[in-house]
Amino acid sequence: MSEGKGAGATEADVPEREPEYVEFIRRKSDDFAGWYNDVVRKAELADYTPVRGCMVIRPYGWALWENIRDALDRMIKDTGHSNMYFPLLIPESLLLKEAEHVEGFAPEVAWVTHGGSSKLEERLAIRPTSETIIGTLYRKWIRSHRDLPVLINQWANVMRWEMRTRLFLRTAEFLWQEGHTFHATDEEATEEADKMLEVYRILAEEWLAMPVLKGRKTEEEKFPGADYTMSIEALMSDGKALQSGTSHHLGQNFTRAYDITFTDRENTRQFPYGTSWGLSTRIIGALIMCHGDDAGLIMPPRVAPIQVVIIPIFRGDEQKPTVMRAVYEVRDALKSVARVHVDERDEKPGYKYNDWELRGVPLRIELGPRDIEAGHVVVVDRLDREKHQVPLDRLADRVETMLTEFQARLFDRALRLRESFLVEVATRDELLEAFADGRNSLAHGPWCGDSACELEVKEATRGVTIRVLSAAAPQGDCAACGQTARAVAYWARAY
RNA sequence: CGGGGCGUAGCGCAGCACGGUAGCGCGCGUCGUUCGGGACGACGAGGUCCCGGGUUCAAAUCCCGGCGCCCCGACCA
Repeated sequence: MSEGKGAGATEADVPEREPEYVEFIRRKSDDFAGWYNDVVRKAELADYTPVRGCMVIRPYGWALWENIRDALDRMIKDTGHSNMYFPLLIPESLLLKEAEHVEGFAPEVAWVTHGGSSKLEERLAIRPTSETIIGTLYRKWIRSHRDLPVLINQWANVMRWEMRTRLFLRTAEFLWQEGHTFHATDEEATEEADKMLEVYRILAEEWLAMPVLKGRKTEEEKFPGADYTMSIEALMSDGKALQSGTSHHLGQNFTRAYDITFTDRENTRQFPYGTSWGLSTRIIGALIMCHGDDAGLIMPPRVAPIQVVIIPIFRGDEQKPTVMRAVYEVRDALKSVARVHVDERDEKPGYKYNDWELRGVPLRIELGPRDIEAGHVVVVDRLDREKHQVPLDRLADRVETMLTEFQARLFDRALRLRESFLVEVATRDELLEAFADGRNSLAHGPWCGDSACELEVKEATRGVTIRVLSAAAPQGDCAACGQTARAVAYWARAY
């Protein structure tokens, strides 16, 4: 390539090896938030709309969401849950029954106050989550221990009137699934909450190639109305954590509040134990910030809308028919092993290379007269941009293998990145040092379990919180305050 | 809700201190040459200068009042 456009490099510091891509988006290292925005919009995943805090998910972004959704939906069904659908609007009186829940969600509820031109007698909340309406309905349907467990899930949109919104990460309206279950015993509910958190881990790690920390949240960070909350937390490539899925053990809090009871085998009335768990379109934000680089997105093959893009290369109209014939043959040969797309746009190849890199397509196939002559194609890897000449007769096998390996390499890369942020801390100095001068780290160390201590750290570090408690057994004293440790915590700044 | 910034062509911006023909880059359209890492030339289309009021012969520019968006905090999947 000739001069890097927009690279801003001066003669003095021209690197030995110029990047093989051209920059059309802000650099990740210069401006992470700007980079994120550019990627989302220029890769055409989503865009802003005239509606405050609400985004439009464009076809490429939607295809990604569908792949994620389908993978998760399969797992939810395979673990015995059924999908169903509840109303979008929740009467205020229903919402008010669980005190802690109301207090937690009240500030961000949007209300419907009018029907047509007449004012409603009771205003209706646009669901911020559905525990309340589901509780109300299951009160009618749960009678006996024979009705339990109830294992249901809903795919829906919800609305939370957030102060500050960001594409995918925090929008006023977002899409998610919310699972809701009722069980005869505490142990069963515990098992359910654990099981679904594990499903989220599998989705994140095995489908999205995104390593996550799994664990309990602190009292400060738990879901309003839950006995306790667990989450998976992914570390973004700027070192900040992102809560990417949550699973709550609701105890009997909601069943008591909504007066849901069943008669057990001994003919005594009991309150069932509940769980709820959710994963939203936010996970797409996680995927972008976890894997993306200066050239744009990097899609994990298992959920990539397009896994292989074919770029036909020809000079003039006389070469076109031959090349296109070869291109279609390659496409057809790959159909059974990959989601393939042929880029037939009337643009130069270089334009297309950059465009598909921005969109994060794992493998690109370049196919021109020289390749047809030689009986191979050029396969280019999005992660390292290595070009491989692959003979046509081995292409399908090779592509299949490369996609599998790509998925694994992407995970390893993300894991190494996370490890580079990991700091073991035993003392307050070490903890504060890990976040000194706005630095991002993933600090791991003993903690006393005291909310006041967590809040004090948050204050002292301008925003560092405990993301999850790890399963490790605590030893020694709290790294933050020096009291006896009762847990082991991961601290980080979070989105 | 507190602090900061910004609203001018689809996008990014200049113009505004000092009022007087609305500009630049990218993108877009047509044609030609190009085509293996974002090509080039020629011609062209595209504007309630966020909205409302005021001052003035004259407002993108000055004054008053709104609205919207972005960023940083607090809150949150």
